[in-house]
Amino acid sequence: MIPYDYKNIDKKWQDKWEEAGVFHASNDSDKEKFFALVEFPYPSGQGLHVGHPRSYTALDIIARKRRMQGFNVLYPMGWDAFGLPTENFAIKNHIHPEVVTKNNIAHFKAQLQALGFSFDWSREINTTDPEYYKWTQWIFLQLFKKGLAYKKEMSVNWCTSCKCVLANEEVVNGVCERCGSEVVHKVKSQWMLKITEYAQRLIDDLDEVDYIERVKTQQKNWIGRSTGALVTFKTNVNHDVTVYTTRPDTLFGATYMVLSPEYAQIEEWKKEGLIGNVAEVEAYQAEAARKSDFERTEMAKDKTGVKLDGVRAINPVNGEEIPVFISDYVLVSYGTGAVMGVPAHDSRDWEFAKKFDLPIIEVVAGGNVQEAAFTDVETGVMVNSGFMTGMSVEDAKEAIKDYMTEQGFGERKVNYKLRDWVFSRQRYWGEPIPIVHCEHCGYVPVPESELPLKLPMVDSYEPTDNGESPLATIDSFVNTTCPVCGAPAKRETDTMPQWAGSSWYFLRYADPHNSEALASKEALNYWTPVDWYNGGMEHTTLHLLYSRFWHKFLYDIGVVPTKEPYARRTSHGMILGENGEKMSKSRGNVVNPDEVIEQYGADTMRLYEMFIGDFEKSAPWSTSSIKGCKRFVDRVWGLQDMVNDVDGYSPVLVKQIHRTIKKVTEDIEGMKFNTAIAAMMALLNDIDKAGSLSKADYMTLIRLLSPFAPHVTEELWQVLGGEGFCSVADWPTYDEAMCVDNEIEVVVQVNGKVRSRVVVTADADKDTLLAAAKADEKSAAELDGATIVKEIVVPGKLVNIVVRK
RNA sequence: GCGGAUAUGGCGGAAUCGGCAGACGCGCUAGAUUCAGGUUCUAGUCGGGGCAACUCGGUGGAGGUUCAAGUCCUCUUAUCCGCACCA
Repeated sequence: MIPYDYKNIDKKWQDKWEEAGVFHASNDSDKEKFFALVEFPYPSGQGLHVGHPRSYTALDIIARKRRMQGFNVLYPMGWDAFGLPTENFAIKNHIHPEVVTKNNIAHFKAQLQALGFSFDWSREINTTDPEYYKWTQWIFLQLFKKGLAYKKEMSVNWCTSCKCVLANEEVVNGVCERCGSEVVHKVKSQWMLKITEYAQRLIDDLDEVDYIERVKTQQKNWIGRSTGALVTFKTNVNHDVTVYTTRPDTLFGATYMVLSPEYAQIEEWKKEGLIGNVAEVEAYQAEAARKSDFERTEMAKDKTGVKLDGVRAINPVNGEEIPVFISDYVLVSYGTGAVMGVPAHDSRDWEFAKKFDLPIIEVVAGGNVQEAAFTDVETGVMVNSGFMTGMSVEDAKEAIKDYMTEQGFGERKVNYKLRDWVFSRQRYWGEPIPIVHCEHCGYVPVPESELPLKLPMVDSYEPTDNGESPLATIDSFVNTTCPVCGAPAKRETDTMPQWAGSSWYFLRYADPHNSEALASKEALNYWTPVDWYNGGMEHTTLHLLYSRFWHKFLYDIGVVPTKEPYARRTSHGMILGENGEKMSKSRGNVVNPDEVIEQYGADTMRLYEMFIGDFEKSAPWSTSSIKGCKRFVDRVWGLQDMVNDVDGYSPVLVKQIHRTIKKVTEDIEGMKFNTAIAAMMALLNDIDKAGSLSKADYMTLIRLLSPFAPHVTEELWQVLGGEGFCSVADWPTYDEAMCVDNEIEVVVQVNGKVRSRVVVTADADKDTLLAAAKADEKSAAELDGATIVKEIVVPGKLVNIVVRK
């Protein structure tokens, strides 16, 4: 036996697979298709993180197993390469982002290839490739044409020192991450996408897909459907204020009203001189504007606010005049930007009322509202509520909605927390938004024939100091003519967010080189939906929701054949540093995958990534634990010296082999990779005990192990004279009858405590079991002189005899 | 504050349905192999008691349901993740 030389073996088979195109998917095959997908990486300058291979290895194992089971498998990879870090690196080092991206991709690709993933590299995609983003732009134009893209004044984070727009991520504790200066809100006209139009469908269609439950829950909570009512309050100043509430039943308990500091009518009131304390109000508004969203939503903080002197609202059910406040806990972006304050039955309102000494009127009995807000809607009974008094909360909700509709001061309303998607970025390294602004024709789409609208290659892509995109300084890009009227016009200079390219990338894999369409109808019909998509929980509410939204839109306009993009979604846990904390450069606990591969080889790295723990949970890296996986690979290699000349499976191992096939086959489907590996280790221990194994035993173990450790098994397959590539050899099958024992050990309990064990035939019935249990010496001793109260017999498991002594 | 999770030996974890807690691996201990270190092999390894057979206790904490609870229910504590105070 020659020694196990993983360095040569890894490289040898990676080359051979590529040469033979073993993992190339066919768009024209009689086999059943299987589309496995992992989130394509952002090729950062740091290179691959040991977290990346966890997801990639997991789906590689599934993809490889499916190939061995005879499926036509598509397992693709690409690069989500637009984005901030590359741009910032480029600016700092004076290297063009395109060059940075190219280098980073080359590094990433080499690292991925060193792990032997069965990606179909002939379908590699890159979101920054004009041939790719042509179609990202095309989708945007379709959204625009259907009225789903629109412009809106939105606030952006503005660093007062860098004089540029910051991403939320760049704002740390209210100051600029880079320079530490104050960050303020600045209003800018931005492109928005109407994802809210799809809110209900994004909830409803979750019933049709197989996502792990916490992903569904998180998406539903993020979309946040609530049913309530719009209630209009007249005011003493002749402008009605409409509030949204989910508790219209508590209307009689409304003792004040709160507007968001940005509430538009306030400006009118100020102009009209209706507000007595303008200076105080403006100071508060300015303070609120300075606060980052993070600060404003800091929950532990004290309630703050300012009363609008001179403005009072009139409660429509009882005609009471109530004071009107502004406070930053009310957000202009949710509901109507105005709420009614019911301190007795909402804890935030209660705190606010205590602080400003406002009356607390109980309208639902069941608590002590002077001590705390009573918010239980299940048991409460209405009091002090006119015609609703005596009703349950549930009935009152309906009664008041009917009443307000009848009286014309309110209506039923379904609301969503979900907000429209801000689609503009004042940045260089993104897809240009293909819109021209013409003074005569307004916003006009760039003709589809002119796509891709390429990002101009320039030397300077630094942020401008007026908050415009760097593209705004490039006259040759900005100045154009209107596609409709031909008059001089200006191009949109904002670019798209990184999320754009990743919202449809999986479709491109079906037909990556198509220049006529984002992918051909045939290819999409064949490959979509994605059968299995694995990714991180951190993408649950942004990427996953955005791509579902785009997919539904593409379905609506007849581009894709399915309502949902992904049939199944699973999620992996994070790999933490050895100290149990998140891996990061600043913590100094980053593990470099290159070093692991260098020291142990790709197969050991892959095995360890899967053996590290429960796939769905986070797990700390352990350098010493990797050794266990290396030993396992070494021992499998060493079996070469133990091969006997038995024909077929060895009689002493045959049951164990069938059981292991079953276990590994099932565990891979359940993503229980750690226990699948444990089962193979246990089989190896049995083989060691047996002292020798047959070639058939060996070749079955190798095929089971192949998806996990493809290189060493491919080499062993060749050594043992297997036909073709092990990577596409037939997946072993098992015989259920061979997985069960003829005789089993059954536990005998007395009063729930294990007292003995008896060996019986596997199919022994209850009476036989009970008789055997009672006949057993040890249990008989326990039963001696006691009264049997109850006898429980679970065939195949145990006998429990309950006695009284 | 809201939402979502998690808690099992020294460590990572295992335990279809409520049915033998601790599979598998790391580490550790002892022994063998080796010039030595590493490697490899053998045995042991949840805690208390016992030479042992065995026995008592044990899955963050407190209750409960059950013949039987890591698993179900109620309360509670700690930790992690997300967040847009969602009215």
